[in-house]
Amino acid sequence: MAAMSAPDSIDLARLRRSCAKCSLQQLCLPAGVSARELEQLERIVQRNRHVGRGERLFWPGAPLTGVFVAREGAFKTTVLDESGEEQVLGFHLPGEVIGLDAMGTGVHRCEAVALGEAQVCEIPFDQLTTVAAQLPSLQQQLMRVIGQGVDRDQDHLGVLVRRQANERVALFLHGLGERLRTVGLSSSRFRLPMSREDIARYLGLALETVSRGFTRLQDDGVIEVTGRQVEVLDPERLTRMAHGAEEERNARRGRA
Amino acid sequence: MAAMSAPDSIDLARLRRSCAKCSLQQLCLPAGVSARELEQLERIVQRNRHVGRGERLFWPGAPLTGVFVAREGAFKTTVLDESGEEQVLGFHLPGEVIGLDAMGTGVHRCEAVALGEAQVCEIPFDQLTTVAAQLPSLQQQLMRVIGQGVDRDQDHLGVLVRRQANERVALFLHGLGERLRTVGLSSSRFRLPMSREDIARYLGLALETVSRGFTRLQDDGVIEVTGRQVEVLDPERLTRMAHGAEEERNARRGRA
DNA sequence: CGTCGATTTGACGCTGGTCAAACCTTGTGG
DNA sequence: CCACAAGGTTTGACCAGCGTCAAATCGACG
Repeated sequence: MAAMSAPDSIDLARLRRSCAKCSLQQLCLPAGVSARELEQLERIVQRNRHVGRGERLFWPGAPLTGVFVAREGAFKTTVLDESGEEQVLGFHLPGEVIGLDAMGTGVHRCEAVALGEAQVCEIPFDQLTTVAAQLPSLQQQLMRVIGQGVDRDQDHLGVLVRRQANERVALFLHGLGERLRTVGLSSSRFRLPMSREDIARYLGLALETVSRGFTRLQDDGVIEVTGRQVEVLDPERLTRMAHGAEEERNARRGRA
Repeated sequence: MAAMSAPDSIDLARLRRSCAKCSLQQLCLPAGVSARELEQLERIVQRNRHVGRGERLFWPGAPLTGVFVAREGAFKTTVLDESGEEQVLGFHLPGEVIGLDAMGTGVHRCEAVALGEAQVCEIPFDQLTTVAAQLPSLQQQLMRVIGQGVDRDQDHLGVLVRRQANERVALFLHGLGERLRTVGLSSSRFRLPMSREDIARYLGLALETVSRGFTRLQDDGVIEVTGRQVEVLDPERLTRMAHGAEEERNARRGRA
């Protein structure tokens, strides 16, 4: 597919583990960037750094050094509100960019924590902008990635404004499944990387309410849950519930 | 209505009404951009287009043609959820950029509506990126503006996760005041550009709950409301309530 | 001055937050 | 390999905050 070009000296071993060979390539920053340009990008990427469970990539007040891409494992980004409660802003799966929250001020306002053992690639931000300024397609891709982040935030908003707790839970599971699929994992059988508490803090609900939501979905035969292991039995119904077709679950009262 | 662009010759009269002379300059895209570079930016800006009450700048599905900056008046951006309910994503005051939601896909996902008579400047997006690629400081400023938009979305999230309805209302009023101040208006005496319903759909509450929140704040002597006219009597108390110091309002129950 | 929409106020019931306790899962050490 | 401990998760009971329906009042604009 991509023609190989051999400009200067290329370390073959390194290339093998490179962005060009990365299974996430089409989801990650390099998507749509030509092979020639990709090489420039590769020079500044620090690949596959290991991150232990609970380890932080950055924290509030830390200066923006670089953007991270989850390579393996999952992350959450959180802020502490003034009463000291943790609020979960988002979850980040492989291929998703983390750290752009500092673009506005140059300083991070949230913290990013690994939910389990994970690996990330890091791209120094100043170098990224420098390189991007010279490579239109990378520039454009950078914009796209930023835009996707905004889209995700807005989806999150959409979930929070939706009042019914069970709808939020259904929407969360559905959305997670969709995202897992794009990473090449099963969307119908997976292990949640985050705790009920994390989910609750993401959905703006009490932990117990999330748990009850899961139980309810199970009782209705839509999913099967054992702790963090989830199996989606009726994907269609889950989709419908996530998209607001509530009357299907039980015709309790009509809605406009 | 749309002025013909004459890129080569520079009209002095036009310059007078230019970004360089604009009172919003320091809040808008040109902030931090040098005079020389500003001139380049000016060539592509279409300034001071009038927008009538209820008129839309763009709508879901419309291709990204340009970014808008509110010059005068206020806007709201909204999406329709699958049950046809309007959800308010944000309000936009003078100096704030509108339309970057389409960066991810090139297509707008929300619509932007003028809340009253308004004026906007428009910058064709492709030309903006072209020019920005050549002007590092503009490039950086663009990033900053985008980042600020993300920050605002996250603040919005912060409001929605906060469960107490009255806290949301207080936070909303406080935040609006702060933003009005940065535009050079009074933060203690203003007229709301949006309806209670818009506020409700922004805060994820019922319209009546918002109204009751206002009434409650008034009964407590924090503000004075008459329709859309608001006067903040006790800014400190409002700030404290917005920041979660709820026990001050009435010591009903202790909170952790 | 009248009409229409926006806002306020009231009454009522359900959803979901809170407190509490039981249960299950995972990891550790014997 | 099993026992124990420590979180994580589920379930139950209770009730208050807020959504819903309804009606009155207010304010803006013709």
